[in-house]
Amino acid sequence: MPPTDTTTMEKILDAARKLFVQQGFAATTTRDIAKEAGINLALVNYYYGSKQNLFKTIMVEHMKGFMKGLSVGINDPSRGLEEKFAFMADSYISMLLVQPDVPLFLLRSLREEPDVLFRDVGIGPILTDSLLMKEIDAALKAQGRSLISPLQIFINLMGLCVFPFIARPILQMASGIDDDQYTTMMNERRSLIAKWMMAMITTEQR
Amino acid sequence: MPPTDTTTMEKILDAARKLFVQQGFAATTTRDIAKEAGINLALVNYYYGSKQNLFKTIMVEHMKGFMKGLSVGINDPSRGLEEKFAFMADSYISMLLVQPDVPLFLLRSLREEPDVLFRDVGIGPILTDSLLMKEIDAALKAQGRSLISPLQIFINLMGLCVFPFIARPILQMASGIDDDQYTTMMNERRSLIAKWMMAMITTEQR
DNA sequence: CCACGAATTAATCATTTGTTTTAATCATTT
DNA sequence: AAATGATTAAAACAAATGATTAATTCGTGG
Repeated sequence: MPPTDTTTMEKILDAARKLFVQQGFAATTTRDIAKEAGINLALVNYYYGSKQNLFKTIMVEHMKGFMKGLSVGINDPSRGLEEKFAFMADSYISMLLVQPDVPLFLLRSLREEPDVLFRDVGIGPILTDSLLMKEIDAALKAQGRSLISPLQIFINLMGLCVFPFIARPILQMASGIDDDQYTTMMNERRSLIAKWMMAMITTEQR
Repeated sequence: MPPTDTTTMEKILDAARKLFVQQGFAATTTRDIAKEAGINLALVNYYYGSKQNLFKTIMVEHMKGFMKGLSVGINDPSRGLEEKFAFMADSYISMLLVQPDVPLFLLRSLREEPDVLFRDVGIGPILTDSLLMKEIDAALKAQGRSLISPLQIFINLMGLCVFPFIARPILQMASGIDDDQYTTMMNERRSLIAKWMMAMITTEQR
């Protein structure tokens, strides 16, 4: 890794990303960012105008990354339904093992500034017309379960992937397992989730 | 509802609960709390010592409520496995429809102050020896799936209940459905989740 | 009615924090 | 080398914030 090659703007961005994701907007001061970046305080606003604007930059960056990854997964024509589930679960878990705080950061930020999505990220109802939703719909209909919205199934997929990382502190305490065991469990989920998803879809409705 | 019958301490507590849960610790000022409670600024610290202590009070309160509800659900001997799933899902969804911000508040707070759980809330590995975990374990073994930890299944239950509320902003935007439709979906999940859980447990392992 | 303690208020303090300013330094070009 | 513009540093400012103080009001028992 190049320690000195990074420009000042990048150093600020890296520090801000780390702190904002970890602590949120209000709990992070511009002085924290400057110190973490190892640069002078004035440079934060010199390059990014304001703390608010710097935060928005980080937020949009992460949001776009998420949306991009999502749109790839849900529209991949080379995979069938179960394979899509497996691929998406594996991808998300890989990402979450490295950046476990990002989902909480995004969800928290969206409550504070929901408008950012519309203005700065190109986000519409990309889910509605996706290949994945069509395939889920078809699979449900094949089981005579057309009363269930495909969106319910998609929510389950995301929940099974993301929730264990968001709720890790509580879950780990309530179960009493250590960090290594928890990581092992998360890795097991890579392949389990797709099977669970198929089971939910194909089980009989009583 | 009695508007004036509430004591000053309760007024402060109510205001603090609302604001802390909504915005978090750092984003909430003591002046916000005083204004929301309709009382003088000095009274906040007069009754609760410090902002930090007031926050801890709210946090412990919510955490205890959660743990209490959980321990009831997972140890109910009058219900079988699927009935437990159904009851717990129904309970959580009822609570989440009224207080959708509580989970995010708890999860966020636990990252900031994980010690509070140990010191102020009686929390141990209550899950490990619970009736629910034993029943999940038995059901898995009956399917010859003893490789899967029962904790995985429990995580799924919580995720299916809580995640759609935590991630509501993103999910609603990505799908383009309105508030009423979303609430309708959440109500449908009351009964769906238990069936999904059973499907995940009883499906064949390939 | 008075006295005493609790409750409430307005004012103030000491820090913190976002932001700006002004001057100094560095790098590159002429 | 001089000049020019970009970059960095130190200091300062105004507003916000957690906390405290001192005075005032309120309620209740004697």
